[in-house]
Amino acid sequence: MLAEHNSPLSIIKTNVLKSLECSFGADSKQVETILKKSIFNTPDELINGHWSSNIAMVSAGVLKRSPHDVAKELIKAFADSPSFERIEIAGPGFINFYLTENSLLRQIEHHDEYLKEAINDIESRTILIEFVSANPTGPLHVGHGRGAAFGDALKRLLSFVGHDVTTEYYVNDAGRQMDIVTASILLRAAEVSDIDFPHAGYQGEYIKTIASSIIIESGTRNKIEESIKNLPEDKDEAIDKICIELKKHSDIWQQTKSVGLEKILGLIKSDLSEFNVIFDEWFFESSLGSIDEDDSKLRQALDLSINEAGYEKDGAYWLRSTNHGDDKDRVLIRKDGRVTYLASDVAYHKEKLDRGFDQLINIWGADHHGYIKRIEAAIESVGHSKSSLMVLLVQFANLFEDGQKLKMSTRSGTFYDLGKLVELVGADVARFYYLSKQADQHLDFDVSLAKSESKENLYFYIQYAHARIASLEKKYEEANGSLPSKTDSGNCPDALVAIIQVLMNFPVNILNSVERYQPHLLIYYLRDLSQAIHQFYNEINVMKAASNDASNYMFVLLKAKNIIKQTLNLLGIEAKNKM
RNA sequence: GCGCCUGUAGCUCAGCUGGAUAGAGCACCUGGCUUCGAACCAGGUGGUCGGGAGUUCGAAUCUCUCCAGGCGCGCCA
Repeated sequence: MLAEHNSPLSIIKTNVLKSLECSFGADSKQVETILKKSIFNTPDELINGHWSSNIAMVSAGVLKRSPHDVAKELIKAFADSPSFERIEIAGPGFINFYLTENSLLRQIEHHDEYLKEAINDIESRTILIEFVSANPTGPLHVGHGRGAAFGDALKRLLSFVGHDVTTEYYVNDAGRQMDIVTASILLRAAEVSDIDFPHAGYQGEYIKTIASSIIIESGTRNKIEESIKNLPEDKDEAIDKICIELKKHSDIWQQTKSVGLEKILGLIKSDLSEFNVIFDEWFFESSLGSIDEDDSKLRQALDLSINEAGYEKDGAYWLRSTNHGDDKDRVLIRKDGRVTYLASDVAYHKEKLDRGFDQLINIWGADHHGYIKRIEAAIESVGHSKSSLMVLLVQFANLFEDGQKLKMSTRSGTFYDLGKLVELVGADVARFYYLSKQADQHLDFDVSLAKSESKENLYFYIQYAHARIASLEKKYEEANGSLPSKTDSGNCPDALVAIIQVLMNFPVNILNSVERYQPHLLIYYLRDLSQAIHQFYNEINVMKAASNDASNYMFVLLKAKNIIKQTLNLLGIEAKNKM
């Protein structure tokens, strides 16, 4: 009997397929149906085998045979295979494969190709992920952190499986908010008193800092002060009136606006950089141009959109978004001639798709979910398919400290900035907890837990597993001169098998995490892997084992260490060699 | 009222494209360090998977309904 060199999983799949065709005469369509529904996995309990499949139960339905009959026939194909210690039929028709110790170890040598095989089936696409995109009105707050961590992790995951991914930040530099920021800076530059400073203006200290770089002549200062006299009661109307007045001094207005934008984007970029998030592209809303310019992207997109799916009513121009399930139609151009936020988005999404991406992913706060229908309508109205857009929602994160929910209002300033959180717990820990729960569900972020070095801190549990192996690796190399590069025959105790089982689950977990856009699954994978490592470590002393065993143990542990590192990197987190 | 999300152990949560006895951590009880890192491990207590009905060989997972909570429903962004 010849030794087998392929990985056990590929042997299993090959034999089962051959048997389905030869013994049951399954045609290619039937085989395809069966394969689509059947699963080959590593069971949670070793008692159910090292590999297990439901394929007999799935085939039973397709072939009109009983699951047990199918299973019995299928396992005949393995009679000559030396890789298996035994194969059993269990429960309602599971086939459980038990590997020999040698083939168990051999799997780890095949680990990389197993992963490659899994990834190979994915069709590569060009993807644009747009996220954060916070208004450039101040530093990022903790709410933005979750979107940033999520978007960046998705980029890494999608790239890892072979997609061509670009990340982009959409800068709303053309709207009312930017005007208010500009006005706020100008008023601070003119040293308007706190009492007179408008309530709807931006209050933060950073506004004063930026204002200090703006030089204003005394004549201009008087004019600025004029702008805050005789204002309407309503604070929103008041700020709008101030903006209108200030815009009359177009030189200083434009200068202030451009300095303000540059400085605030600087703050945002620095927050992101501290958080290890780097965007490929920064897209400025202003680059879409104005509705008044015939050849602007905004104008062209709106002309097309309104022509295809719009109409005029009450002096305004509307998009017929109800055709795509929206509650009501939406205004694109107001009756006063100004465009709405949606209008910019029509042009922006057209622009993104015109750049040729196969898929757009937008990451939005969950409070924007009502916006999805109209943006889909918008995309269809400019000649693209709404299926090219995928909107992923991120729920708000509540911050807790010592069991108390932290208020996150701008005014209170107690705990608000992302930068402050990163400073407090570190970028890696912050990212870890942001990603620890499904993005579209509420997250309670416990700052004291993240800071603590206690055993309830999952972050440390995982890092500790990595650091322990790193430390062992050093000792092993010192004692033996080199690290093992392959496996040898030897013992394969249960504690080691447990690690191997989790490692063999890696490709499935990666694919699952990518297909569902859920990086958090990887955190729980890492927990399971770390647990197996800690258990092994407590049970078996590698340095005292017989040399062939020690070499095998080290080989498996190094693979585990590598997988932890690789997986943490996919989440944007660095693995530690020392705690 | 309509739409989206959520309800799993005392607490924080995994698991949800149907699969074997529902899993972790914390808390509580018991045990394990003179040698590879005890930020660790082993064992124990603890669950009608919000309630009910349906689909089928099989449901925490799919469907319906009810209950409870969160969010969203602007010519704001």
